[in-house]
Parts: sequence; structure tokens; C-alpha cells
Amino acid sequence: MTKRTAQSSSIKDVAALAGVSIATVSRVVNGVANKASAETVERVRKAIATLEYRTTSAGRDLRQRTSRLVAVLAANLANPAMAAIAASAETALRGRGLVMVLCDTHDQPELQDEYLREMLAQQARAIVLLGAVESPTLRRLQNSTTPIVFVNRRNPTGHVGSFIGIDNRRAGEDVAQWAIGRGFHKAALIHAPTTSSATRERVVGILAGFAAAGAPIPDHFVLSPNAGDHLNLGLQAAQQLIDMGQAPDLVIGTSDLIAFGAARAWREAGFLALPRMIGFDDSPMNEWLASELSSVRIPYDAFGAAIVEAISTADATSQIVLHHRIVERPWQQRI
Amino acid sequence: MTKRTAQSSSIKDVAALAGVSIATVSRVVNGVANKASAETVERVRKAIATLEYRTTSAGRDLRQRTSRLVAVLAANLANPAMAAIAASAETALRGRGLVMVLCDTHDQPELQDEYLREMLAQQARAIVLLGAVESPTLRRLQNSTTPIVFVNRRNPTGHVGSFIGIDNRRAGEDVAQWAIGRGFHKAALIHAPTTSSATRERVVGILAGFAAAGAPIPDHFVLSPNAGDHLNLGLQAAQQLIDMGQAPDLVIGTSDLIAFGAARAWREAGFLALPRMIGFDDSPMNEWLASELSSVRIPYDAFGAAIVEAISTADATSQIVLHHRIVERPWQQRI
DNA sequence: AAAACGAAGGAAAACGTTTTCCCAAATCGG
DNA sequence: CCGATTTGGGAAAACGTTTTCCTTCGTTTT
Repeated sequence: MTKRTAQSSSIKDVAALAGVSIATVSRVVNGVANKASAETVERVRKAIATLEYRTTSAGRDLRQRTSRLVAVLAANLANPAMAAIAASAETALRGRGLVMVLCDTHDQPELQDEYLREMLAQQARAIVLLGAVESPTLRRLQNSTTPIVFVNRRNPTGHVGSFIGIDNRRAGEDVAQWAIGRGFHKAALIHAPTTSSATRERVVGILAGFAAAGAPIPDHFVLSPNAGDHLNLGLQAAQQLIDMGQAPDLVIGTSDLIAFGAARAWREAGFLALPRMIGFDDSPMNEWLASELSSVRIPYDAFGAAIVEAISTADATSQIVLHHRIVERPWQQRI
Repeated sequence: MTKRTAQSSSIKDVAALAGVSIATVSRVVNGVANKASAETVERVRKAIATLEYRTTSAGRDLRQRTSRLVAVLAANLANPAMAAIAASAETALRGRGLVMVLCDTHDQPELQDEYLREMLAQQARAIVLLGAVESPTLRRLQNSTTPIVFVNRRNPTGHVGSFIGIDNRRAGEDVAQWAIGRGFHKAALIHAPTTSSATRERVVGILAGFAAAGAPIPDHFVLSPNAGDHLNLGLQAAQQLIDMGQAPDLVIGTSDLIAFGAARAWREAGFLALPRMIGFDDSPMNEWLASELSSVRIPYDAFGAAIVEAISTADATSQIVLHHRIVERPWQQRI
């Protein structure tokens, strides 16, 4: 008689069991004030508990023309720092009743566009670009009503958009000061292509920092191969340095991955003593896996809250600056 | 006059523009045969392109009582190997028009339950448990119609469920054989709690392998602390070994993270020469970051396709065994 | 005592699809 | 050339919500 399938129950079942209309159930669920007496609320609550009722999101989304989904489009999930930020975002979003959909754009404009379109069709509540790349659909999205948040890298289309990240220029300067203060005088800088604002600002900061101290990095110590991911990029740049017979006393990578790649070059070349290295991002695994790499730590755990704040506020140009700090790891001199 | 807001267009707009009914549009979109003439299809196609129409998922989901969402509940996203599997899953699912929702359960039953309930309310098409843990809701889900796939770890509730992973027991035996073949005779085994089938089977395989060769690992070389994550677990176990004055010539960890933790213990204790180590999983980063760790490689890239296959088939007990192989990395003897 | 108001709650519309019935026209089999 | 089948397509129901109007009381204000 009653629909007793394995299917979960709907608001109608709850209404029937509680002896009220579905409107009332909805209002109780959503906590609308002054719309139900204490006893009614109680009865509805009990019915909900009995039937283990949970709002079906499709119905809600359809009616409200929006969903609980928040798209997080990450440039590279293989980067543990990005994965850590994504994890932080997921926790924070859930705290607000939102669901994270995570995609890896592999830094490819076409893939990013495909995801953007798909997420619009899903009526995503907001879109978080964790390392955005310039692309047509992104450009067309500027005047959409869907909140877009740029994390780490600024809006690459030239328009100003909501941004969350550290002060990269300042971080670069800090690294330069740190290097000078520690007495390094033959630093090499390996950086990724400056298409991303993060890399660009870091490079500018580093060079400015050295220049201000009267110790500029010579041109032939600044390398920027354009091949492949950051790991291979660091590898190739370092091989180039080695081929040139250069022996820097410090290698600065604009990301930790670059530093990892560089380290591999020296290892493979058979060097026993690697130059000291410093990178950016400092993933949680560094403490365990890269115990000799110093790094500029970005506060991954703080990103989640910042993202939630950014998508909650109506301001599409809000800028949230998170604080970085240099994590210096001891240098193990091998005998 | 016409609804010309920033909102995206609906099936009605397409129908109007193409001069057909919404039913026809729907059929064209979904490729229903024998329901529209070639010219009609063409007209509808053009209208769709003009309006940049994309099906609103809420409407479809509501009608079909299911969604395109596939929930992936990972036990620990900080583990690069899990992140790699998740990335592989995402790509494969997208190829089938499905959307991945990624959650981190932190190996906690309560959190896993919370996610399970949420995903059921979302009418998730399927649920992928990437490292499941025993929990009440999971148990109650046994007779649900939603496909559930267990990856890496088998169904912890005792019921048999769809499984994807390597042959862990066999992998354990392979490691034992490898160790014996390489002449190690003072191996230490550090393993996580055997609540997970993966760990359990690996341990059994390893011990059986050594025993079969007449070279069993002595009890006091088998350690299984129960504190914290795998990194700390490895650290503590290794510290214990060091405190006991033991100097194994090989450390076997049931996961790479355990090996990383163990390595840290020796480093922090000031040892210049670490014991050789072998772990399980072999994340893509190992090649760069852990160039001396040998490991049993699981084929991360193969997981995506396997997951798609598992959730497509009706068989709720399908078992997909992926092939592992030992990646041996050279041992750099430091002078 | 009348008027005004707030509280409690129901009826019904609307959201965008898919899909089941229909029906008309065209094609086919004999 | 007639009945049967196929092809092409429309009308409308249904999916599960939220929310806008109403309506009915009971209470407060004049």
C-alpha cells in the first residue's frame, strides 16, 4: 500500500507521517521562523528521524536554480601543495553545506574550458580556480553571475578578480634577503614561465631583493626553460647549469617541484654534494621527504576558510592576502 | 520581450528557436533514434549551438532520479598515491560524462558516514571507497541499489563487495623473494594496523614469503605501532628499533609513507648510513623525491578505467586485479 | 467592541528535464 | 489497393523541492 521500496523517502512521506503539509516540512527543515508551532516542529523532526529523510538536492537545486556544488579546478593535482589546498577547501566548504567537485586542468586551456562549461551546466554555486590559465570561456565568464575565485594565480585575462594567495613579490624579496643574510653569493634562480602571476611576482621580488642589496643575480644564472612540468623544468635547467660548469652555492626555484627536479640533476650527474636549495610552497610532505629543502611556506590550511569567505561575499574583487614564512631546514653536510 | 537575462537558456528556448517541441529537443540531445528527421535534427543542433545550450543537470537528475555525480571517498588525500588514483578516476569518469566529487575521510568512520549520507542525498550514481573503513552507514548500505566500489581495501564490513586493487598477498611474497634474492638477512617489517585488508594481506604475504624460504623475520623485527598516520607510525617504529640497538639491513614498510617516516628516524638519530628500504604504492613523486626507495608500484593510471568498469557493470561482486611490479631504485652508498 | 496584526499552516505554482502516451502521415506487404 | 507497421513529433505527466499567496485563528491595539 505505502510505497515501501528501497528508495529513500521524500518530503511527502514525512508530511504524511507528521500529519502536516509538505510546505510545513520544508519550512521546518530550513528553519523558517514563525511558521510552525513548537509541537509541530517536534512532530516533523520525529518523522524526519524515523524515515531518515534527507532533502533531495535535485529538487532543491531545480527550484532554487543553483546547486550546492562548488567547482575547484586545480592546475596540477600531482603537486602536493595544491592537493593540500584542495583538501583544506573541501573541509571548509563542507562546513557550509557545500560540496566540492575537484578537477585537474593539467594547466591546459581547453580542459579548463571544458570544465568551466560543465560546471556552469551543473549550476555550480561558485568556481574556484586553483592556478588559472588564460582561456576563451574564462574570458567570457567575466560578466557571469557565478562567483569566481582565483587562488594562487591572479585572473590571467587581465580583468581583476577575487584573489586569494600570499604576497608573492614580498615573498621573493624575503628569499633574497634570506640568501644574502646567510652569506650566499653565487645564487642561481630557476623559474617557470612567467605566464602565471605567481611566478612573475616571485621572480620580480627575488631579483629586486638581490638588486637592492647590490648583489644582483647574473643573467646566466637565471634560467627559465619552457619544457614540461616543473619537475622536468628544474631538471633541465640544472643540467644546463652543470653543463656550463657552474657551481652555484644556492639554487632558488620558484616552486618546490622545480627544486626537486634540480636536485635530481645533480644527483644523476654523480655529485656527492648538492648546492643548497630553497623553493616555494612547502608541501606538508617536505618535512618528511625533502628534509633539506628550505621553502617559503604558504598556509595551506588557511585557504579553505579564505575560499569560503571569498565566495560568500558579493564583492567580486576581494583580495585576501595570506601570510607566508620561510621554513629553513638544516643543511646536512655529507662527509 | 524574449527572456534575455544573463541566465543560460533552457530547453524551451531551444525548442522555440528550432520551432519544435521540447520533447524533440530532448530526444535530439539524447540521441534517441527514429524520433526526428535529419533536417529537424540539424535545426535543433543549430539552435543549441546558437544558444550555447547545455542540459541543466538538476532537471535531468530530478526526472531520472539519479545524478551524474560519482562520490570518491578517499581515506587520506595527503598520500600522493591516493591523489594519483583520484586524478586517474576523475579523468576516466569525465570520459563517461560523470562528475567526480572528492572527499577526504581521514580514515574516520564518522566522517565516512557523514559523506555517505550526503552522497546518497545527492543521488550519487555510484560511490567509490578509496580505502574504506568500517562504519555503521556503510554496513547499512549493503542492500542499497547504489553501486559501491572498494578500491585498495576490501569491504571492511565482511560482506563481499566490488573490489579493485593489486594482489596484495602476492605482492608481499614478491617483496620477500626480492629481499632474499638480494641477500638481505636482517630485514625489519613495519606495518600499519591490520584493520585494512591491504595491510593484512601484505603482511601475510611478506611473512609467508620469508617463511617459505626458511628465513622468517624474527618477532622483534616486526613492529606495528598504532599511533597516528603512516608517517608517524614509521617514525615511531624505527625509533623503537634504534633504541633497541637493532641495525636491520632492510626495512620493509607496508606503505611508502611508513618508509618515509622510518627514514626520518634514522636521519634524526644522526646516522649517516640508513638501512635500505622498500615500501608499497610508489607514488609518482618517488622518482623525484625518494630516489633511493624501492617500492611495489601500483598502476595508478589503470585505476580510473577499472573504476568506470566496476560501476558500469551490474555485478556487485566483481573483482578487478591490477598488476603490481617492484620498482628497484639504486642504493647510493654515501662515503 | 472594532480594527489591526501576528502566528500557524495549507494549496498550488514553478523550476527543467525525460518519457509515456498519443496521433498523423508515410511506407510496406500482400 | 487495403491493412499493418514504421517514422516523426507533440501534449502532458512526473520527478522533489521552495516559496508565494491565501486563510484562519487568537491576540493586541485603539
